[in-house]
Amino acid sequence: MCRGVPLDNNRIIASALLETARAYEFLDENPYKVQAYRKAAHAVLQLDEPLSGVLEKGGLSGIPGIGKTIAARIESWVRGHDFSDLEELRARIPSGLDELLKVPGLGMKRIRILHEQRSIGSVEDLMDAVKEGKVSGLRAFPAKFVSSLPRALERVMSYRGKFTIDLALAYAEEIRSVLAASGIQVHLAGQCRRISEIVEKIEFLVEGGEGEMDKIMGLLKEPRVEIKGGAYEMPPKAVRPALSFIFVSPDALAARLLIATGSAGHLDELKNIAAETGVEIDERGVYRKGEMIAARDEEEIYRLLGLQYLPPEVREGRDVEMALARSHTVPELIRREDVRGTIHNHTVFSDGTSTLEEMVLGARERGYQWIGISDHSRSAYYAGGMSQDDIAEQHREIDELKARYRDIEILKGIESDILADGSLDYPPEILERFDFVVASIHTGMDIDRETMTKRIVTALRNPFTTMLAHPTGRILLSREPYEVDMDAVLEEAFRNNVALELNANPSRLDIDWRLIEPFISAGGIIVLSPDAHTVEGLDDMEFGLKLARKGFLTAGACLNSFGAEGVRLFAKKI
DNA sequence: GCCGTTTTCGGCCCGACTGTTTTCAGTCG
Repeated sequence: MCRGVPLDNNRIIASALLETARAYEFLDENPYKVQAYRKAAHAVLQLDEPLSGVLEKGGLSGIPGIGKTIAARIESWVRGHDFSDLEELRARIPSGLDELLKVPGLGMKRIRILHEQRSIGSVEDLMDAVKEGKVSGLRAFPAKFVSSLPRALERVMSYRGKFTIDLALAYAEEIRSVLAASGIQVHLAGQCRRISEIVEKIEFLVEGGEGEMDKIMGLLKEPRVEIKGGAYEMPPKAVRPALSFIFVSPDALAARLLIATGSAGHLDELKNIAAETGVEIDERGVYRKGEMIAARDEEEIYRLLGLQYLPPEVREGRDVEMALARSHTVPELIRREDVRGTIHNHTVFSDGTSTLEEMVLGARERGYQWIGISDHSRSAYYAGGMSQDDIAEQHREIDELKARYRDIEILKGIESDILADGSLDYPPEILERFDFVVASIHTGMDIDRETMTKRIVTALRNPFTTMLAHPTGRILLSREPYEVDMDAVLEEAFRNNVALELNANPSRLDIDWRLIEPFISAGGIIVLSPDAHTVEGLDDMEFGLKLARKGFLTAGACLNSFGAEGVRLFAKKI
């Protein structure tokens, strides 16, 4: 697992701890031991320095959640590069365990039954067994569930080789820095540069000759390379997408970058426009009447075509981007400095792990003028939802903090579950105590489109609803969005002055960026939320911003650019 | 396996939902 490209150390160790937890769970070990490994993984991910550094400074004993046993294991992984204990565990579990766990409805117990009674150890095994009728009749496998399996299995297989943008970008940055340290300059292109929420390939342009490829393979310790369409490609692995390297001369860099970044649709459009203007763009450079034009950068190429510059993240080939570029009306997209505050954050009052004060200080450190606190409501038992007493206590604590920290505003909020009938799970006399109300669905997602649409529309019409969080419930590469008429949701949100969330958690990125531009064009307001459960979680805002830009979000249509008082007024529908 | 301590053991989140369970098992969040 640690061979190949050196991924960020802590990420590798956390993933090894999680793998250990899964293996112990499969092997039916003490569930609290399993939980301990999960907690330790979580603790490692929260560190703000590499484990090697922590070890240097005297060890892991101070980290809550890491005791003697796990500390010793981590030390042998980090210092000794010795993963033999994990490899022994791996040999005792089915090879396809991780993928099987991604199948909705398949938990560890069912997987164990499949393994013990039918020798099923992978998604392929299970597919074959279902087709041959070998799963029907097994204990804990009701007919309806079995009949849903083929589709679910196909979906899981379709996730192979795909990664969310956060992991892809982290990996790309690792590679870039490893290569840069040896004097090899690379430029990120393709899906990563375009900020696709799902990445199948990390593409680099490399300045220099193809002779560098041996050096790159040596540095990345990756022997397998195939040549496809002029690019050197390394196939995907469990921890990263496929990699691609294209070698390019300085003259052709701008044209190559343009070609390697835009979607096929965007490039087709550019070529059509180029043909109209007598310009030719290909891998060698930019030409007019056969004469090469030395385009310094992409801006110059767009200018040559009579277009306004389009930043990489919007080059998707949609009608809207080309119309804006042709008419030179591309708006100023939202930037980090436009974000004055962050809404929808959790604390230890529900399922967050940072205290109220830590979250407030975290927001202040990040330069925010205000922070909204919205812990889970009472029906969210699974997340330690707040009772009425909890709410009163939290409000007292917020008032104390407000008195102590004058340079940041704290907004009192709640993440209130949308119940089956579309009502929020507190009555008006409680909801009115908050500065804002986040409405969201956490249960009962498997209902038909019409019922779900009605349920959400009812919540949007509730006068206390300020924003709808994670509007489609999707978890990228894991859970499909629920069935819902998004046109109706957009329409109703706009009519009731409810902001739609772009959840900035890189596994959600929900609402889909494709819906942002039509929504704000109609006058709707988007809100970017990290949905932070820890102080570090606040940093997910970065991914919200990236995807918001992709959806043509402007500061004016984004609640985060409002001042605290503006947010209060928005919530009061004034 | 970790933690806390009334300190070396006992507790660690748990209710809703689904299916076919006639009293519960498994999954989910």
